[in-house]
Amino acid sequence: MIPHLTQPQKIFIPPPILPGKIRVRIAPSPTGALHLGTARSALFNYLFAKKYQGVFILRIEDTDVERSDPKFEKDIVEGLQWLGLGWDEGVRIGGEYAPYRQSERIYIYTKYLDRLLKEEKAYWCFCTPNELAKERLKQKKAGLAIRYSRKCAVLSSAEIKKHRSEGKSSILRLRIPDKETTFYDLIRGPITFHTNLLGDIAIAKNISTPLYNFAAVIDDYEMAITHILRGEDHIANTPKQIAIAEALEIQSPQFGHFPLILGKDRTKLSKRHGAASVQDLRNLGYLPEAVINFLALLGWNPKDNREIFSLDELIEAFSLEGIQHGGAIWGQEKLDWFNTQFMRHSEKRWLNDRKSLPNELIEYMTSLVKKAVVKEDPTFIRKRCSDIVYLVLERLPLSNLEKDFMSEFGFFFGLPQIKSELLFWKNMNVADIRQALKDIFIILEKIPAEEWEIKIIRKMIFHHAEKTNDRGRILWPLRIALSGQQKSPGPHEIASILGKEETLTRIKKAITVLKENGKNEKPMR
RNA sequence: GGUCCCAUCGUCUAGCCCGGUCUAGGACACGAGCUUUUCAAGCUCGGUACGCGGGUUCGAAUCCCGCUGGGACCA
Repeated sequence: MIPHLTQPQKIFIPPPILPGKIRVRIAPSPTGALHLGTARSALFNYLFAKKYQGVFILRIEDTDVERSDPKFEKDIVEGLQWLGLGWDEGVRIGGEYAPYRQSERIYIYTKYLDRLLKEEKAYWCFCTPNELAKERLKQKKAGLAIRYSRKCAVLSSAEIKKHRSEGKSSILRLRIPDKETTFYDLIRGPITFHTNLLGDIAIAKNISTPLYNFAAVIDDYEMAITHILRGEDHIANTPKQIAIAEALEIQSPQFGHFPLILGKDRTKLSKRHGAASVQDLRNLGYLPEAVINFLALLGWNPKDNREIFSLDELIEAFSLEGIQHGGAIWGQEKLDWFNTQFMRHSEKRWLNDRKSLPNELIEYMTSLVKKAVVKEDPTFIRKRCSDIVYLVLERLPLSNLEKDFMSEFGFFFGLPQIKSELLFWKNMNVADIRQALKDIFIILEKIPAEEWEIKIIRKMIFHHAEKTNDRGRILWPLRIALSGQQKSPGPHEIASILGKEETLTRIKKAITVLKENGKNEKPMR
């Protein structure tokens, strides 16, 4: 074996993660609603922080005055709160390293810029955008990397003085030494690049206006960030940030880049793909738990076959190794599935304590109605009617309910008009129906009011109905008696919501109607 | 154009580091059937994937090389 031909070490062993020492952040720009990519970024950072008892920070990068808007900051803040991803330090709550809004930190950057200038690691560049553009074009044609020519790097102090006195516009550039550097990506392993491809990057517009990469490095340093976990669209920024840190002689945090969320066309998910913000999903009626669960499994997996996770379970199971390398397409079907899973949970939770219907559930139901109306698809509501059953009617703002909803579920609100002929099941006659209703009346009457809950009602009804060969003989007349409609939630579901008294009243009423109309042998269906 | 990243069912993914147990597993979606009090749900069954080409090897989804494809960034 020839020693110097040994393969380079391929396996990268990441430095140990020290519990309690971790500080991570997300740093969104308030230039739009909370994007799903940002939300997932927040999730992963949150999980990582919680897993290792670290600190999760929310910093707002609002230096782009033109496009930043406080209303978007509000949206980001509210979106994260809605998702349940609370931050330990940051905007709105402050912390040891405040302020957390970049626009309020401007005074901090100047001293670093000054230092770089004094140490001659940075220099003023007076090239006009026009000159730069020409330069770029030339490089492009020649098939070269696009980078600055370093024309101004050699300017004498006299020349600089002259340019400045003439009021020539300028920017600040960093001298980047030529070398090969490797950084160890926590998710992908070693990534190597050549700094000479970067050119002397621009770091500030002037002594008090840093550019993105510079401000980010300073902020992360000042805030003692230990790990930067972000989307892979930032991989290309990493060498620049490392170069800046090296010039400043400060230590870079560890980096990890996870894949992007893609649209159907496999490009970065954006507004033109439809719902791309957390707010959109919220408006569409998704539960935050479902969104979290879906986001988590998009690009990460627990290495086993589990699918349903609570936030706490996610923290428990999370690890950087489970993060995918390739981008993942945003497919809403699975989100829908998660949503129904969590709907059930909510229902169950609620069933145990009827008084505490989760607000999200009400929101969900209301939005469902709205959505159905928008889609002009009344059957949409019907499809979800067993979910809707669980509404606590008095808590629903009636004024918000759409007409379609009322026609489908109006019977909850008042005694339904019962058409006698609807009561008939197959070839049953008046006497049969009457008997069936009387029987079920007696059964239900026996349930004590305090035990009037869906599980018990269901059990009683079905137990009785099973005695006949055809459950429909009992269930069908009961359905009609309670709802007056052929298409409705299950009788036990309706009964549980109506309450004992109302349920019995309706059965009695149906018997009356049956008498009056007395039509015989009217088969249905 | 340059640089970097990525590549298993339609989609999200397991497996790859430590080659055989992979006729490639799970989930969503889809199809069929069952059950059924409508819708929904449930249950059962089913189809569909290792991008291509070389190599290494008795043996490759798994290791190596090349190609192709996709993406991100740079303006």
